[in-house]
Amino acid sequence: MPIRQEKERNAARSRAAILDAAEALFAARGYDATSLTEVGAAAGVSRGTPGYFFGSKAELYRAVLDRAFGEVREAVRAGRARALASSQSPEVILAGAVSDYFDFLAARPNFVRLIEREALSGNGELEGAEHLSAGQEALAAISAELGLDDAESGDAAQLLLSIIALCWFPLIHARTVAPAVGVDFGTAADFERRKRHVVSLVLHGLSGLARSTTSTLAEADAHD
Amino acid sequence: MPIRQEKERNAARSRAAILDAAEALFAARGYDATSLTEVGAAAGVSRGTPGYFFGSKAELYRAVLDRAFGEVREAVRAGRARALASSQSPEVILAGAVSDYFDFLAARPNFVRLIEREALSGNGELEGAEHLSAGQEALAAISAELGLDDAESGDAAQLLLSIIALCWFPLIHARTVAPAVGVDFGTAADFERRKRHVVSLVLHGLSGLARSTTSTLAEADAHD
DNA sequence: TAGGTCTTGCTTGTTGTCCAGCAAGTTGTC
DNA sequence: GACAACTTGCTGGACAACAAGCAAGACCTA
Repeated sequence: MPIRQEKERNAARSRAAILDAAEALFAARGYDATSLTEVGAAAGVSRGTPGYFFGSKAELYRAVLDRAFGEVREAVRAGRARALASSQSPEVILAGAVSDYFDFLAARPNFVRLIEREALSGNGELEGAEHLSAGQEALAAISAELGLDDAESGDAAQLLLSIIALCWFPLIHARTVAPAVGVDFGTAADFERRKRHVVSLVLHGLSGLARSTTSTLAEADAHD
Repeated sequence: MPIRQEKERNAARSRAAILDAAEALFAARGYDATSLTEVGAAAGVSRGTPGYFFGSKAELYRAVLDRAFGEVREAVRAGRARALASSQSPEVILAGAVSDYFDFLAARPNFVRLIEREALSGNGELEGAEHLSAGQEALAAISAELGLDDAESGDAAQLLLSIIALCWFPLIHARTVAPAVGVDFGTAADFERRKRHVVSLVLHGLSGLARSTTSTLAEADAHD
């Protein structure tokens, strides 16, 4: 009877471990600052294994990005379905969606960091049309929910962009500009307060956007 | 009279050229991805000159950061002085300040990119107390302007953080998430529209923040 | 000519990629 | 069922490319 091996051969497990390690390292340190040696070490495999499975460092990076985007698209789709099935007022639905989006991102800081790095590097790695679908779906959902026609959907796009900006920011700058302007993000309660502020801002902006709608703002404001 | 040299020796000029080139390259590609060879080439000097003037790559980077922060602090100070000297209503002043801030950043995209990279890298390079002063000054200015006491100034900090987030976002994601949600940033007019949206959002948020104030929102909304 | 400015050659270290090889299975054959 | 042939998973050495830092020297100007 053979002694229990410390690590059994398992391609799927190794691939996933490498992908996990690479995602964490790329998000934390950036592409150039992480070596395949580090990725291998973090994944519990050797220096050469990432190359064996993914061909090259660039392809590994691409694989990390693809997986992350897949998860986000999935989440957006689920959130949209939930919103459409709901019978709440647009304000309440929007407040819930923003709140959920905020929480989703807070639980996956790697995703925001990866996109941020991509955006800064400016190589059109993200501009492949496939990656845009999550955003397009979200926009369509918001426009439909708010009952905006095509002419007004530009406003919905602006609002969506603002939502994204507001939700992303604390994840990146919790230790830089947030403390510089006197906002702490030490505890979960700090994030909760920030979330309430974002939801409130968006709802007030919404009321300014569609002035004709009867305001159920007070009700929606109490969400969360 | 000597024949005009193609390039005369001039330490101050070389230093500045290296600083400019390094700022652009660090902002565009990041610290690790830019070599001193590239910096030298972009500055019109040789490979070794950046090292001669700044000692090491790390010190050059620090110098770039210091210069950029100095400029921003200067601008915030000037904007604050202008606001304090004004006799407009708080809403109008805030709208003008947000608009000016938006324009200032749009004219210096390198600054936002550098901070963003710093924030992502997570090394506490920005946490030196000196760099925080611009944010603190801005917060004090806003709190004073809106007549908030200490208990409410937390709300002012939240609002300031939102302003920063909203103004920074288009500069970084004009080619990534903006097109993904259907917002173009091809022309100056696109930026103008975005700016109006941000100002409007902030003002509506302000009205929600201080409900007791008599609303001069319509007036302020017409700003710019 | 003295000293600051700037360049070039060199050293040392790191990184990505290629590749030969080996161990653990898997399949086929008798 | 046993043995050989073959595939797959994974390792670690070799190598070329390139980086930063240093030092020696060239060049310019005062």
